[in-house]
Amino acid sequence: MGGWQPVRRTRAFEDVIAQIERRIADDGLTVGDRLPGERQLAEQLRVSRSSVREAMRVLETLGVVSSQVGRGPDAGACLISRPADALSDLLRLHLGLSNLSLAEVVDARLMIEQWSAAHAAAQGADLSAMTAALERMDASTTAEEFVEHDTAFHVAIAEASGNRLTTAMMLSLRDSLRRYAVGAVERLGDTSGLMADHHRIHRAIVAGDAAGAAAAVEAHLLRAYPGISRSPRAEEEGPDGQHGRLDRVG
Amino acid sequence: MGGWQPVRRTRAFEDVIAQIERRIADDGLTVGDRLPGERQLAEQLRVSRSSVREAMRVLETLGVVSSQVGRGPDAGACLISRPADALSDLLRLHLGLSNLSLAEVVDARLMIEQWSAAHAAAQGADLSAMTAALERMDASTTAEEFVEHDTAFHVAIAEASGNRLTTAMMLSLRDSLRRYAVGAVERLGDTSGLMADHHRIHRAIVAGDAAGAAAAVEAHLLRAYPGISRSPRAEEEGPDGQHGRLDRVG
DNA sequence: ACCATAGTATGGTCTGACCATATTCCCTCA
DNA sequence: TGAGGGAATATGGTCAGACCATACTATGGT
Repeated sequence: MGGWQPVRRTRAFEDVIAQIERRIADDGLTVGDRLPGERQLAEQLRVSRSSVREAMRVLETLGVVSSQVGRGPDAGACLISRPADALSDLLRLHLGLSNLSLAEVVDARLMIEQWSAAHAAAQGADLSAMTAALERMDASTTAEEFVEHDTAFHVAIAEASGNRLTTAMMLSLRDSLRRYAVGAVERLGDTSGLMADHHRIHRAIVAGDAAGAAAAVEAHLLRAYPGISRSPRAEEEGPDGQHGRLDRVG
Repeated sequence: MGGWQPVRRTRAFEDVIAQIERRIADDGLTVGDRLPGERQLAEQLRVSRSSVREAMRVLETLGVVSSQVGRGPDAGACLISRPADALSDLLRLHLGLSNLSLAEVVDARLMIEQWSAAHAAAQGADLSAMTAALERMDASTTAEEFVEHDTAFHVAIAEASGNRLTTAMMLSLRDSLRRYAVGAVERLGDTSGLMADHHRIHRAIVAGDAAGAAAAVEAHLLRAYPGISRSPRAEEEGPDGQHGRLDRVG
């Protein structure tokens, strides 16, 4: 007698999520639309308010709903779309669990940033945000301040690529690496090398030189995180394809 | 009278998460370790069990804890690390909200897959999983079956890159695109072109040809998703850097 | 017309109970 | 002595009901 299937009870809050997701798909709900109140939802779905609340916590964690207390048109649960927040939490926790190494995160950042810079160069996007961030970086006095505008510069590159998914990934990767970035800047002491990299990246993007932008990004990250692997696409630099690991992280 | 700060009460479940995260960092908790029971945790943290449960739902959503009912050494909450599951939920929901386009997801997949293939080629990883998936694809009879082994092939490429973060991204991207992949295979009817691409990718990786592997991946995705943008790194193909969009998605 | 107050709907929190599940313990019986 | 089977128990899952803080809304008095 085959055909057995694991019991796999679906929990109440999972049903709630599934039904909300189904209404998003069927009714075409989108960002800005509001969900019924927790009590009303509980009654309609025949579950307890606790289960509705657990579903809300999940959806909030995934960056698709936001809840406001009080009363009025702005109160209650509202559909949003903030994938970067969820990604940041994800990376932070898995880094803390030591199940992702800093080298893997930096490698991923290099991948995304090269791709973004190349795309931004190839399609001539709006570069005012990048330029403004460059100027603010020059005027910075502390490492924290520098890193803040440095982040803005690199995020501007990601946004210039026109892809919201890779931009969200970039945002959350930067967020996870912020503490290391500050340490790296303080360790270097002098930011002139980093700024030279930035201007080289900026020039390449302005000139529409995709390959040059990618190369500049790689040189920049290599300076900020010495010991990290190179992109194997740059095969002219040699056959050494060893997957490098950070030798200094603090 | 300045110095006011927004009230921003932190909710109870957020405190619970913060304290669990702090214990992960301080006590060096890692995958496989167990958390106290919900009742015990509630008592220790002086919050209600509901708040502890909401925190658990969040951590479960982020792929860092897993709960088992019953009694014994396997019961209770256990630390895990499954970022891919969380990423899949994230992509699925944000795609449903129409706040991410299919083109953005496919672009991101092209980025990760080119990077993975290039890395895999450059560092000569274990290729048995890729080879096995290729053989199974050849033996497939239905589109679903083909896509299943096709996924295994592409995930094997990601794993061969040696980066768990990009592998998790690849897994979740494939998961989100599964329905479209099946449709694309059925639309094409003939899978010989796709298989030729696969063998070309495989040959390039085996030969350690990073640039060739990246080019083969791009050609493959271009065939599977016609109308998607090319990588601007391939500048020898022409100055057209237009960010292409899918013209057929069903 | 304006402002203060009561009303009310919202999410946030807590308590306590009960259920289903799965292990552990221990007693009974062969 | 061993094995089988039920009771005890600890776990997460669910529910009901209450109370609080918040923030808008309606009402009434000035």
